[in-house]
Amino acid sequence: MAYPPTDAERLLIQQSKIFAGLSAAAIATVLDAARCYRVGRGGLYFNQGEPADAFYVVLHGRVRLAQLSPAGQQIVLHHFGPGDVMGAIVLFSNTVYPVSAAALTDSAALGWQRETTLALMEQFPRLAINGLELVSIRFLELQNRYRELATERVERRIARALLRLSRQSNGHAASAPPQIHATRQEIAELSGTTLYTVSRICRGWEARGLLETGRKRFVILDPDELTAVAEDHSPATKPSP
Amino acid sequence: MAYPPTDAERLLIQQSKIFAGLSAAAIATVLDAARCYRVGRGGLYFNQGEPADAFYVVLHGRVRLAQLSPAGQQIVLHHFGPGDVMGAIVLFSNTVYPVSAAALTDSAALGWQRETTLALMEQFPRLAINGLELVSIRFLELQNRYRELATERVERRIARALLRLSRQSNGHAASAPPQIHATRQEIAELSGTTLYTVSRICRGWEARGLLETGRKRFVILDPDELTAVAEDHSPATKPSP
DNA sequence: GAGTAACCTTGCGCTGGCGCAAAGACGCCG
DNA sequence: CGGCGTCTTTGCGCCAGCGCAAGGTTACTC
Repeated sequence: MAYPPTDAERLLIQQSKIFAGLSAAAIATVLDAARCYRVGRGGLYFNQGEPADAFYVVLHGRVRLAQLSPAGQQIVLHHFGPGDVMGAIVLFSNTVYPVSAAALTDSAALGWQRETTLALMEQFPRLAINGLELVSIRFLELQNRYRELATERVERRIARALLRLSRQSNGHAASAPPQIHATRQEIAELSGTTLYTVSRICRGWEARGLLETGRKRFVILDPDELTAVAEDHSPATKPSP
Repeated sequence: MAYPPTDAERLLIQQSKIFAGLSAAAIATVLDAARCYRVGRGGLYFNQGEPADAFYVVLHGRVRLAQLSPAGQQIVLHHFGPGDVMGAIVLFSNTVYPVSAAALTDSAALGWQRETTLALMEQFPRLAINGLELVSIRFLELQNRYRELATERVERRIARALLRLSRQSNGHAASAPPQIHATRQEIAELSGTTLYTVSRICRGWEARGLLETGRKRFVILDPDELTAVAEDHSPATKPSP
């Protein structure tokens, strides 16, 4: 499954934020140390509990980062797309992956081994600084989700999860209608609730014309109104339909 | 409030993890670029919403990192003690502090400005790598708390909050009885619940002899039993296969 | 030592959201 | 086309935890 990246793949990845500010020569050196991994839909880059020995930059496809609680409940922590760095955090702090990274679609990623990474960062400090920046951004995202979970009602969390997903799914390409391909269960895991509640609430929104739902499908018809649900901090709730 | 660190302060801080693996000369250079800040009980190192321009390493005292939700609810994200790095995350990702750092006791910390920090990291890559490690550890902690909040019942979360605090308060010095100095409200903010629930549950534990409580005071009498409450994953909702 | 402010406890009613169960709806495959 | 597996909807019961309100305690100040 692992082999040196092709020239096309090297080209594709050079704009990743992790390489910002590095010279072309430096990037070439770093890329030379990488191997390319292809993982089909449903496959794993790494599994919770395995020793953490590498980090990856996604080339294409979507990858879901999830954690299994001791009691067996799954929570989804993040979705990765092209250019995103995954597995970097654990590389510097732990010996075992605390999460699993599963491909949602056929996908490919470049990977670096831990020792290689450390040596490269000593050689190109900029790489470490960029890494710090990326980890920090992820940290703040998580912090916000933590706050949401602690203080916001379910309805709002689901709205945010949908908006986040729609932003991710069509890679910043506007004009396309924001389609989301996910089950109720997946939305529930993303927003910290249950599939029943997701179903009920989305049904309500559908009745109000905010959303169109189907099997494994969500289409946001009125992004503004949904954003209002997600952001508005007034206590009013309307369970009339 | 800001002045160059004294020699005693410089000595005190050299063991901080952020300096691991750096030569004495390198540490001296880094320390030369720092300023020392003293903040009395209740004072702020930085306030949510202010532009983020510096990061700190705590010399002594305790500092609470908290966030105010748009609706005005406060959640406590972290407690810092001597040697801990604070404010580093936002320095690399944002322009505004998303949290406030308030001194719980009289305290002091060394601080570095953003530009200075970046330059030092370019000069001493090890500094960036250490930073990455520290941020990563914080990240995993937060991830765990997120999972707890999403999947665990209140009782368990309170137990964990108390255990965490007791571990922090007596800096790894054993033998001392694990005393915690905090209000019900603070415990509630740490575990994502309300002061009423904290009061009721701790009362229950007191009756069972696990805990001794008082005004702004918690003493863990039976750490093992409390850990059992925090860890035991058998009953309640999901029967594992 | 009396006043006061902050902190803690507890009764009570209420509801958001969970989760089972059962019945649809959709899509796929032979 | 019919059967099957997966996904979705919805009725219903239920309870953990919230939050007010009222009263009790502790510690600090003058």
